[in-house]
Amino acid sequence: MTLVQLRHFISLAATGSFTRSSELVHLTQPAFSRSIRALEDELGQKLFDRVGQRSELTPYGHEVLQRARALVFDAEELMASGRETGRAGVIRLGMGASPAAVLTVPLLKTMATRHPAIHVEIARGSPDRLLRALRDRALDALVLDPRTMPAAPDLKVTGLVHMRAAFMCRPDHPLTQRGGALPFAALRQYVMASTSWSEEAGRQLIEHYGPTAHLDDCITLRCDDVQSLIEVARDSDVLLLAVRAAAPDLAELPLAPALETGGSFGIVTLARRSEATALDVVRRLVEQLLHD
Amino acid sequence: MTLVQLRHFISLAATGSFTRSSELVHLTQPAFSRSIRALEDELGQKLFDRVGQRSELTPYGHEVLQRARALVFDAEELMASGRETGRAGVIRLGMGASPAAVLTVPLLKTMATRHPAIHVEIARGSPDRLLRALRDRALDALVLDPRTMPAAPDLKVTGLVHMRAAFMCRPDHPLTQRGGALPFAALRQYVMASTSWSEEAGRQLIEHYGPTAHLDDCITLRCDDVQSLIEVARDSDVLLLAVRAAAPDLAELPLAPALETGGSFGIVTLARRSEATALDVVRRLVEQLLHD
DNA sequence: TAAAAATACTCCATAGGTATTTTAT
DNA sequence: ATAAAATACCTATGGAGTATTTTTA
Repeated sequence: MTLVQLRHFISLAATGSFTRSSELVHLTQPAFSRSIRALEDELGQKLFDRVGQRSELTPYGHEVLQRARALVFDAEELMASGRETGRAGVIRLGMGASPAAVLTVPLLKTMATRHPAIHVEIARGSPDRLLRALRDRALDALVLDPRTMPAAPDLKVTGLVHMRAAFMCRPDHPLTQRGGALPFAALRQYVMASTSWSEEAGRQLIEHYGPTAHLDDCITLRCDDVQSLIEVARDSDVLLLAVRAAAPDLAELPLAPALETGGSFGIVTLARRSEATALDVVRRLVEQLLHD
Repeated sequence: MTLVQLRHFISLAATGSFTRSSELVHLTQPAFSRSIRALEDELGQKLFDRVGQRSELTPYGHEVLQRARALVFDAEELMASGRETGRAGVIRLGMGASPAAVLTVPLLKTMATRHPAIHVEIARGSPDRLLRALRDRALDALVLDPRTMPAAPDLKVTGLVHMRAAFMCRPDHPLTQRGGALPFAALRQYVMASTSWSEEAGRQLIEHYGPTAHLDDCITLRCDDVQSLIEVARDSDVLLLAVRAAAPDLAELPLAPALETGGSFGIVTLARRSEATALDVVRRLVEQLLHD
């Protein structure tokens, strides 16, 4: 049984004429006849009653017609799936804490409106957990700071975007009352919170503000979920070190010298593995959203 | 795209090895390789990442796998449908009034328990309405008295069974008080009810009981639904002329001379048309039920 | 270097075409 | 008598085999 035979069968059921259908499927009448015959032989049942001029479905043929229609329809849908690639399918994204804070909501919104045919799944977690999921093919791509994970030859990073970080606090925080830039020491009087931060960024901090700025010492509250930290900062005197765009509601603390570190976010996929077809769309979207 | 290619694809997705799968589907490795390649070419997307030893599904390949599995499963179910013919499918039966009264309930019960895979639809109606439905292919077969319909060359009658008819009344009817056989005139004092009766049966009545036994004159209540007539007879003095087995609760009136007419029921199908595959089962069942 | 997959080629089975017969109206 | 489907026979394309090369772990 072949899909071609089923298409012939469906056509004959529609026209009731071997000759007419043979033309419709661009075959000679004998070839068409044999195609139908072959299907009937394989099924072991007559599909049509050859009653002179017209050929009519047998009751069994009627049953087969239902299934054949469904089968051919599904097959054609499958063949079409190759062409409409990127505008449909599933994309399973893993997100680091900072990108998740900035991206999750606008990404989901945009995908829902502009690409409703693409199913999006977003998983959060620590870089190593996400990485394991990526290698197990449980995720198609990650959005995170590549510096927070060990470099590996089986990974590929694309669409790198830099985002400025800042120390932030609630708008009516005591530190905001002082005019002008603050020394780093002024900040150290308060409890500091942050997500995991790359070693490279940590080194920059020490270069700028001296050994007392070592992250492990400064950061009292460490949590992978930026949203939670933001809430804490909003309701207390806690200072938050994070990507500026992640918490637009908080006030930014001006430092002297200015903080020059930041988050570097990219899309991480497995090298030498094909990309999820919908990933192009997501990549463009991520670059656009992170630039804004 | 062919079903064979999809089967190859499914196998490769399972084993991850061209060589191993080529053996499983009884093909040489190059032939198998080409089959996969052809599918990838037609879909316009890679399905596997050839990563050295192992071949792994691309994200797109993963999507295709779901659909391919469903497709091949459906196709195999369709191919199997030819073999399990008679034990599955749909049978749409039309029934005359008398056969319906005797058959409907036991037929449905037996089909439900012994052939749960066969969908049964039963339609009642007058012979000419059923006949029209049969010719329109809205029904697969009729069970009725062939004498109630005009003989036609496009019809075929099989499984003819004769069922004795009788005049019946409620058990405590005045007529049952008299001992012994009754003359036909005794019956004529009461209102008589019946379904449509064949002309042949009517002639027999006149032969036995004289011109006063003409059906059109005797039968005051005529209705296609025997069940309704039985209820009427049960609650009144009305006499019912019907197949004896249709109303076992009613008392039979002994006549002198004895009533020798009856119903002759057969399965009517279109000649030169294939039968519904499940009709064999139904035919055997009908013969058995009508004999009991 | 050893395995697995891809290429290159050859061949044949089968789907399709042409000519004709059979069947049914 | 005519139109339609089946049959007989022939052809050719595409799928399958063998031998070999390329790739990668």
